[in-house]
Amino acid sequence: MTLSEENYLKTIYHITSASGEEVSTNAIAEKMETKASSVTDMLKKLAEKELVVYKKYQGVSLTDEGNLAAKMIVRKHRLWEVFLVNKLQFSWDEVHDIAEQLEHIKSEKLINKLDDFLGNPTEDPHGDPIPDVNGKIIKVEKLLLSELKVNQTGICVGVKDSSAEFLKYLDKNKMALGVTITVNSIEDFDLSLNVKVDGNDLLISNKIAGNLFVKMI
Amino acid sequence: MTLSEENYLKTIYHITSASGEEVSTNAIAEKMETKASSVTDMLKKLAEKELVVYKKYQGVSLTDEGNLAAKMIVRKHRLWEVFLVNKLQFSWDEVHDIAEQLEHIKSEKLINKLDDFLGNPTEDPHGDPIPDVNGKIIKVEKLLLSELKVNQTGICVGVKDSSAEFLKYLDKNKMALGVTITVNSIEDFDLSLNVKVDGNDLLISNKIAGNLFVKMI
DNA sequence: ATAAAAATTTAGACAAAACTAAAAAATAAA
DNA sequence: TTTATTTTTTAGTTTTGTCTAAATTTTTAT
Repeated sequence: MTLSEENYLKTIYHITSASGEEVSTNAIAEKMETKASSVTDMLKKLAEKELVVYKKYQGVSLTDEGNLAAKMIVRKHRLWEVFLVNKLQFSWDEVHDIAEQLEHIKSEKLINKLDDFLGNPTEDPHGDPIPDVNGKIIKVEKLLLSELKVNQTGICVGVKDSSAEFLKYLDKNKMALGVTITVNSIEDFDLSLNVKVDGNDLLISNKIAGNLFVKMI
Repeated sequence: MTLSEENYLKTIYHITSASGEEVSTNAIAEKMETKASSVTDMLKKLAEKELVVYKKYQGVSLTDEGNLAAKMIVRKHRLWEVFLVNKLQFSWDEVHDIAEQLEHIKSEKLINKLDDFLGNPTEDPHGDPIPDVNGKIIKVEKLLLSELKVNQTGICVGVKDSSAEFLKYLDKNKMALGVTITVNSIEDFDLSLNVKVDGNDLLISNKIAGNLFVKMI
């Protein structure tokens, strides 16, 4: 499988696992910052290899084989992110681009040894689940901080947006995976939240709250 | 720099650092298992980028910039090999192909953090020197086991041929970096050697001895 | 229901990196 | 020194993945 094919599969996987439906050509083109015509070409190629089900003008979805292949790429990406953060002391906002390269290294043995070396983690530094060697994913019950009601408390278990900008904002405000967040109040006007993060009061926008996953306690 | 460009630079580096002279088109083609015409194309491209000095029909050599670039690739290759062997418990005959992929990952920060994580090693698992962040290489005084005379003793510090076959042969015969080797006798007929390896007698061919580096003590 | 707009595909072109076959230059041999 | 051989380069293709522009299909709006 070529680098380009892997990137397409991964993109289709990420879009479908969010929505569940068929993915449109344009959705793929937008996410990959490429042209729709290029996407069409690649979809034909992937369909030929039976990695996706593709019908002209109807969108695309992954076959079982394509789904597993995509999961293996995601597995590699997330394991390498754990390596970068836990072993090489990168911060969580620096690892995405490097993992984007490392995820294409081809060696079953390497990734399984890396998995063991890291202690078989089930989540990456952003709280996203790491598929195991068979593609199995442990789903953690979680909801968005913006879904909490006043006086409810949760533990931060992940981020929806894992862009460097958002992650740096969180660092700056002492938010990280594992912190305890309580909703003190919600402003009617803009739905901004007054929260307590590990004991300290903080005012955050609804947009911020909509990108933080918490587990209720 | 593309993957292909990096591979050409590395090959030119390896050939020149052995011989010192200009490298011929054919020599590159042979080492890379490609056609001479492909090499010519690439040499023009590398010359255009001032990474090599290339004159038609006259062979090629690296510019200072090309030499440094090549060393950085070698640095990455060897550091990743150390990682694979020391941290992931790969054996020394398994790491070459994986390092061949990892050496192309682009991130200064990654490789320098990896260097620190590994304790700034100066040699890879085969005894080859690892260029530092500036490209500086620590040369170790070493000679081939086949150059030793009867009754001389050395410590094994490297291999010339690092193919999996040779390395497995060494494993099988309990030879590894660090073992002490004494030449008991040399057979006139075929120049095979009767040696003592960490106390045990062993008969090895001249070809084997010609691929083992030792440091005299 | 038909026209307008948006999405998608097709057709044709391009760049990178490889190849084959033929031409040209350099080297070796007679 | 001329011929033969080897090495190297050139010219022309191929494949992969991309692009633009035009054509087609689907969706939306009137």
